[in-house]
Amino acid sequence: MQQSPVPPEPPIYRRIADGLREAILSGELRDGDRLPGENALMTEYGIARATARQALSVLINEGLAVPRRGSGVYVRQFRPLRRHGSRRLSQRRWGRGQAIWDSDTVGRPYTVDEVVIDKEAAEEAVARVLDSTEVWVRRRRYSVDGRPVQLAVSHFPAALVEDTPIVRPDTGPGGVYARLSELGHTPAHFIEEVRARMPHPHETVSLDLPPGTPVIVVCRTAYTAEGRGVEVNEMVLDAAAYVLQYDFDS
Amino acid sequence: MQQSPVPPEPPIYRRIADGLREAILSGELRDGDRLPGENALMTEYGIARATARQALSVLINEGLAVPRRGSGVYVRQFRPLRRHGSRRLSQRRWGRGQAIWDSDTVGRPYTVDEVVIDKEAAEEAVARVLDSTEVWVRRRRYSVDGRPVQLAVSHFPAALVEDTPIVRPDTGPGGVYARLSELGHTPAHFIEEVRARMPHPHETVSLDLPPGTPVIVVCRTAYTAEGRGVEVNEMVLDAAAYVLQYDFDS
DNA sequence: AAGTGGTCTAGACCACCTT
DNA sequence: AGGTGGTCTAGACCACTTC
Repeated sequence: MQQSPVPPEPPIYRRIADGLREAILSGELRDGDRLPGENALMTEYGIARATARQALSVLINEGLAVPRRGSGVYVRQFRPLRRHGSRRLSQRRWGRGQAIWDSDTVGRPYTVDEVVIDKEAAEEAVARVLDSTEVWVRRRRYSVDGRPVQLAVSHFPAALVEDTPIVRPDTGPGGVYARLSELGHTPAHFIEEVRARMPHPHETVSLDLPPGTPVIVVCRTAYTAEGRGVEVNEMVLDAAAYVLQYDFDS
Repeated sequence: MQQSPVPPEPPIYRRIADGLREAILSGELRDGDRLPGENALMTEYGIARATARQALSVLINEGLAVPRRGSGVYVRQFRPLRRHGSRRLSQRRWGRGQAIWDSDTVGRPYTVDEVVIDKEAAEEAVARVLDSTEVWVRRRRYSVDGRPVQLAVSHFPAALVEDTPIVRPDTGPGGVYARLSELGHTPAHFIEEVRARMPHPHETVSLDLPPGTPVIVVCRTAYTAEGRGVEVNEMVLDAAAYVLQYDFDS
């Protein structure tokens, strides 16, 4: 027999979290607003400290709130940058205001640091695509408004870029794609693979991610018109800092 | 004066979590393997139960482990489906094996359920793009191998689709795009906006997401050749179930 | 100095799964 | 029946922020 489903009461910490989430999503609590703290929840609901913490940890792990030591727990905002994938493809603008989601202006100035360049043995998948067991690797970090937003690791076939500006910190005007062009290997086709996951510890540190923030991982492979793979670039983005946009025709 | 940075010992629960994560990422612990449970950690490290739980909760919130009541905590696997964005654009295949990341075969059979169709007032951004304050909305859920992987909500300008198969559960062969074509509004241009975040509670339930799993949100807008917006489709994907792929030329 | 979140202990009762 | 994770209490000490 199917038992008449008696809806079990959610545990206290969950009901509290639900209430606070509702307040956040409905806009009752806004951007930098302060949530009731542990002590407030303890007295208001007559619960132990650990239970109040558990309720707040739900919202923190959902990325809706950020704890600040010695101060309180605050509502987190979402105001992303816009990253264009296949933009050049469609210079025309379709429709009126085609973007659905809010985002900050494109083309904000960014800075690059933590540049590290190495010659390494290629991972299997990279070796396959670049048709080279040895690769030069460029690692760097991008920041906008002093806030780190992206880690990037580019791989090039070693034989292709040896003794070129591509293996030096400053790649010159136009960047690595301009240099590849001068070498007779103009990137013509791109594949971007996109996934999302929770960050690894070094990413949490390097991107200064609060708990509950996923990362978007974009793996971009560049091919010449002849179909030769010339770059594999893996980017790790703060998911709270980005909206990706891809434009294409049917 | 800058104090010589004495690296503070991480708390116990963090060191334990780090060790387990290392074992998982290095492959020492594999797909469905069982992690040491709360009792095991308590005796091994001589800690209280809450501390052992805290260590495990780190991995669970990172999406690396899944708890099973009455059984144990297990390593979680990542074996995604591949979703193609601008595939048709480039029928040609560049290079040898162009995919970097592992993924299951494309074109796996899927099922659709929880279909709900409604006429609603459009949200502001949707109304702007579709140039209509009233919209017909198709909600549904996609599953692969009986596992829910995607929620989708499509919006159409009300006047455009009134009394057509688009507002009925079965849209017929070719789906809504074929029907739009027959109405003289063939989708020709697409914009996809992609972001990632932690799931809302109803998404957690509907997609049966374990803790620590982000969702990928894809908002796809379809335009006719004349630049008229004819569909806004917001998809919420289990991030552990998908890799998105976009192909394009420079 | 007072308040806040961060870590940790030592218990308790419960629901669930495995054996 | 015994082990597992899920929830909760009632304390404790600490580091940090704000006043």
